[in-house]
Amino acid sequence: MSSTVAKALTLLDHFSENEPEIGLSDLARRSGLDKATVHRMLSVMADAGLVEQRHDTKLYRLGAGILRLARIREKAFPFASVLQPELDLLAQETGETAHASLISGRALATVGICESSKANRVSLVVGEVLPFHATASGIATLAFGTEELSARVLTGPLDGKTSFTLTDPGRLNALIETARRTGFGETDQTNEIDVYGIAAPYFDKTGFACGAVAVATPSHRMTEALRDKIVDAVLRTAQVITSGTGGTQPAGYPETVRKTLSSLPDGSA
Amino acid sequence: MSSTVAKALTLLDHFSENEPEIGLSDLARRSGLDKATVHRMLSVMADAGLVEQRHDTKLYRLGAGILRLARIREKAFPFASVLQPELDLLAQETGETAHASLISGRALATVGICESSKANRVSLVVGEVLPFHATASGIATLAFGTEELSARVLTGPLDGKTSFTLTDPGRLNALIETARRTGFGETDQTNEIDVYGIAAPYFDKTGFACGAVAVATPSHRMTEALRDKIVDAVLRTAQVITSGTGGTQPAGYPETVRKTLSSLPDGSA
DNA sequence: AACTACTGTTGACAATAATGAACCAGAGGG
DNA sequence: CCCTCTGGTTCATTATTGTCAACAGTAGTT
Repeated sequence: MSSTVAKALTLLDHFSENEPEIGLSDLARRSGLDKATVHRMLSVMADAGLVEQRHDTKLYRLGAGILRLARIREKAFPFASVLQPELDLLAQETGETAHASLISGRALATVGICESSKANRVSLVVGEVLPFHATASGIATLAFGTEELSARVLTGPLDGKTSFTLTDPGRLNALIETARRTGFGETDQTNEIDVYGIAAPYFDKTGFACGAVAVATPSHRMTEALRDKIVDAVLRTAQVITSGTGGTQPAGYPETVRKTLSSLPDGSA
Repeated sequence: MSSTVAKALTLLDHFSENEPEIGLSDLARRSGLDKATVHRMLSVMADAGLVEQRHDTKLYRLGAGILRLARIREKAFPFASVLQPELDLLAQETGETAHASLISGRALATVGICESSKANRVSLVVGEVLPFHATASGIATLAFGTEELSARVLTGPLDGKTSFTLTDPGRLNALIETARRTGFGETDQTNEIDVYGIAAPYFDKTGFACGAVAVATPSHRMTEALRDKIVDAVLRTAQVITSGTGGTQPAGYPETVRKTLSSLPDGSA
């Protein structure tokens, strides 16, 4: 059940902004694999350019081949580039940290960030992978993604990231249903303590969500007014991104949102 | 000698700017692997986010995980970002197409391009991999790279890309030696017909070349004067990139270059 | 200097995971 | 209706892989 390529590729996940270079033994320890195994894997990945080894410290880091592949993808399907300006705008408009992500395997990959200019802000590490079930972006994406995706997530393991994380498939599905009605995902401290997230999905050409744009604020700062402002801005940004990347909204999406939105402040139909 | 991960990763090389989406059977044919094998590999790579499958056409393409990894690398070791402005400047200054590459496994990965504004110009495909032995960038990199790198290239296969390609290790080594003296690499139509290349290496922290910046011009347009101008500009750009990316030039590099350069136009010592 | 505790690297054998031919189901085309 | 594509799946065979041990080099300590 554990293919060797899968094991090799999980090695890449141990590299992060905070830890861009890792030694062989260290990497073996974390991945739970044998030193020799990791060594062989890294060698062939270095050969392919996915990683590279500094010849002085012997440490490994992500390689130049990744940049090359990213350029190819970005040239063929521009996303990060068309996304960033909208993200900057969203952050400025709301005064809070904005970020965007895309479905990447069994999780969300953060592909764009613009941090708030406030001193007290939510700070995100570049390239972090976000679990579907514990983030507003994940909920928003699941709500409007393919049936197969949500099924896979709901049947998979639901790690408790904080004490607020929904680890029960039933309750998680209820939250997804809510998002499906309102048009956006909303979570409070389910992934990290004191972080409140509001996210709206954007769509690919087939009308399924391929990711979400979100605004993250310190939980204690969240008010009814700020929430409404963010929901509005996030939904608008998502729509811009959808059309900007050649996606199409599914039938009835904007209408549903509008209706639900207008009912939010006072609860009237 | 053929590890499964290596085979899996070579699948990624079939994606290009011109062909960003590939079907299963097609990919199996090109890679020479079995359909079932390719399918399994793509499945696990999709799971890791390296590739993704469109649910309508079933075609595969490079995934969002690549963008994520690229962001991590770029955040930790900014290269493409610091490189691009210099590249733009170089292209404008010389009036020809400029590009930059980094060592990526057994080849060079193109990580930056700025095309000439002239109608008749050298056009490059994004994300192309450049063979060391057939490009000016490769020669420049080999000349100032680690001994181990040039040894690996010289003992490896030397495919004839054009009729001008040096496929003999001895003659190739002579060309590298020349570059080691002059400080830059120079090739004429060794990789593509009617393309003349001049490249200068930039260095990492340890003083070894980690890539090269190059200017490519239509061969017939090359003159003595243009050549001198390009050599000068390329060398200067490379130095800027070296220092801009935290690299250090090896002892004696600039001096050697200066001396050789001044001897170029008229041949005096 | 010797000892320790690391590191990255290499080799050999047992065990596991990859392989590839055959097969299924569906979509077009003639 | 047949033929030929496509993506996807199954399963016995076999080769690749994981494991473990030993090796070499380095840094810190006694």
